[in-house]
Amino acid sequence: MNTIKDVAKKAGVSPGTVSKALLDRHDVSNSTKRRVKRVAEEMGYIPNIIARSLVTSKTNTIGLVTPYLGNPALIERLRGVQNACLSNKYLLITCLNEGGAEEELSQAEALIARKVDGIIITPTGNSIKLKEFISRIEIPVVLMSEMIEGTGCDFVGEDDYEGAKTGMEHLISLGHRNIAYFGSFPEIYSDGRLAKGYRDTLEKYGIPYRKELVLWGNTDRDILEKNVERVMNTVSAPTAIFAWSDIIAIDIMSKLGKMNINVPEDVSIIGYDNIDFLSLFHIPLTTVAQPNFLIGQKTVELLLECIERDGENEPTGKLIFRPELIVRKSTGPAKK
Amino acid sequence: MNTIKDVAKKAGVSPGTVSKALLDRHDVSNSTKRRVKRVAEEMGYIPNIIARSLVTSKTNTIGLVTPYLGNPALIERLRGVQNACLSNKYLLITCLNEGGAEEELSQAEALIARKVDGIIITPTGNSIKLKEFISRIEIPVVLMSEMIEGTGCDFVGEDDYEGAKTGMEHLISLGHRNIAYFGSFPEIYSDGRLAKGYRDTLEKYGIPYRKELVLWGNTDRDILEKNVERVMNTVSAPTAIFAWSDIIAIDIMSKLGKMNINVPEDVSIIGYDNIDFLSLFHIPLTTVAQPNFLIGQKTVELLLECIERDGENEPTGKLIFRPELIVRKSTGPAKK
DNA sequence: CTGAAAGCGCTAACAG
DNA sequence: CTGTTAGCGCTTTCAG
Repeated sequence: MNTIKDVAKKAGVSPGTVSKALLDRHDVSNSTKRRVKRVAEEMGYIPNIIARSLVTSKTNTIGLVTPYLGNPALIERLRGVQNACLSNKYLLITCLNEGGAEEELSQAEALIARKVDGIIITPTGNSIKLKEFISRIEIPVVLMSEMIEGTGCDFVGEDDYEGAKTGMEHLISLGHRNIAYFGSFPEIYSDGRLAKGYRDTLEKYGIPYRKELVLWGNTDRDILEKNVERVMNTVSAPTAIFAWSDIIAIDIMSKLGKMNINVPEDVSIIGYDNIDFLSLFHIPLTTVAQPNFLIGQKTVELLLECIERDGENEPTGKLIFRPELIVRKSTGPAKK
Repeated sequence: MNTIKDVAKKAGVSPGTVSKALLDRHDVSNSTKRRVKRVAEEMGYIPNIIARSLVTSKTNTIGLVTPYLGNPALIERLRGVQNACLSNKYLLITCLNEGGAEEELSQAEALIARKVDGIIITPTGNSIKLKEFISRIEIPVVLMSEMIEGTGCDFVGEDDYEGAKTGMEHLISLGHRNIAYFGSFPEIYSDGRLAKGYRDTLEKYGIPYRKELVLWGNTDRDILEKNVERVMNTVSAPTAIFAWSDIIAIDIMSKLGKMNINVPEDVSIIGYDNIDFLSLFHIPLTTVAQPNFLIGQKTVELLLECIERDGENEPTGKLIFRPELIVRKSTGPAKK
């Protein structure tokens, strides 16, 4: 592999000059700049950024710790992140994980060891250890879409509490009173917020909260199917279901289909995420949309701001987007 | 940020000893090892891998250059890659791109500048510049799923020609003779191979190839809709459609639905990828499946082998998986 | 404008 | 077993 020395030798100048020439410093004559650049190009020289960053203590790299992308909404977010990195000339190191504090912690640590300039984390786990670790990280950190309270980190995401309210009010306005909630895990921040919004909205409209209508673990299809069976066989079965994600919503619809229960005639379903091609389903899904791409972009922008001002003053920033209801065909008036 | 010197001072030993202790070298007494590790832990010391790799010329990092994940099949592959990296203690740097040789080249370059130990590329572009660049890369490179001929790189992927044949023979066995092909871009390797398989299989069964039945650009929904309209209005309209991806297939189905054309009674449709939840569609999609997760894993394993043997002997490896036909409800006998 | 020298944080080789 | 030294490839003073 060519180093700066090799280029220097071929160009007949010192390594220091090569460095300056390649970085377009103004204290190098144009003629040497041109010569050095030509030689470097010819040799296929690629500067060793690792070595550079050891002296500049800047890697122009940011890290992302995010759960696996089973959910297309996460991909849109990732796209937004990648897009903003690209236009700001930062390299992105994406660490996918299966969720959980332990893996998240070890990935964040690996990133710090590689001296990324900043980190974006979408935490799905919430151990004390992770929380303390995040609080202590010396480089800028922004949490995206999922939150851990009390870390003092910046945050960019959507208002899930509001999202739940929007969706619930849609159902209630259609006359539904028996509404079930299908979540993943209550420990996941957004899921907790959604569930809270679900409950509070019921209360607001004087509808009693029935805990047997709140079901968890629905990212596993087997569990989901059992949950559907169970809930549809309770004394007063729900006439509407609110799902934590479009994927769960679609799974529920499929299961109801097998049970010969019609959507939306018998049961209304509302999802969360607005996954593009679910609008192509035979019963297009009513859902609550977030500006995922934008969230990804804005997260990076906020992070880069923090990096640029280098921890000088640190006014914690929060950027919270408002979800939007998208009514399609999977919700309708409550069955009498 | 703590350095090895700080730890050394606190532990009352030399930096060299700290390094050895933390790396668990056997020429350090157990007592100092314990002490050093305790002190490091207390200080929250995280070794600077950047600095380490400068001397070891090993980063324990591999890079991935892959197009955006609009297609869930790519995500499965990415999961496989990430999974294998994790179990081999390598960090993965994922570079997503919008496709095209230029971006791919610049991302590969960024990775090399960061001294990754090896690179996985799924090239969708194919400029001479990219090809030459890839050929010259001095670190191990494995191409995944998409190929550029003549680079001498290792390859792990699926046999798309065979995949096309399998799908086509299914349609032909159902009596179809007018079969259309809906692709993305012929420059994309897999798409070209699929189209070739489509054509050759027609020939094999003595069915004339009609170029007006081959349509491109279908990753754009508008173009796709126009293509569907056009092809369904030709003199002898197709009774079956082979799509380059499940996403395209589902878009076609949706469009046909709007045109009041029934699947599979009027037109059979077969996709490619086996995206999990399309099996939940009201007309479950017949498709051709690839072992995506496995492809991701195997790609990493092959790459790590190359890295381990450090370019000693380089028998080019190719690992090609056989696609599998999955018959569901979107294909049926040809309409008379 | 150019070159020489120091040093980023770490490991490896070699003394002791 | 431990410490000292050199050096990975680069940038950045600081002389010239």
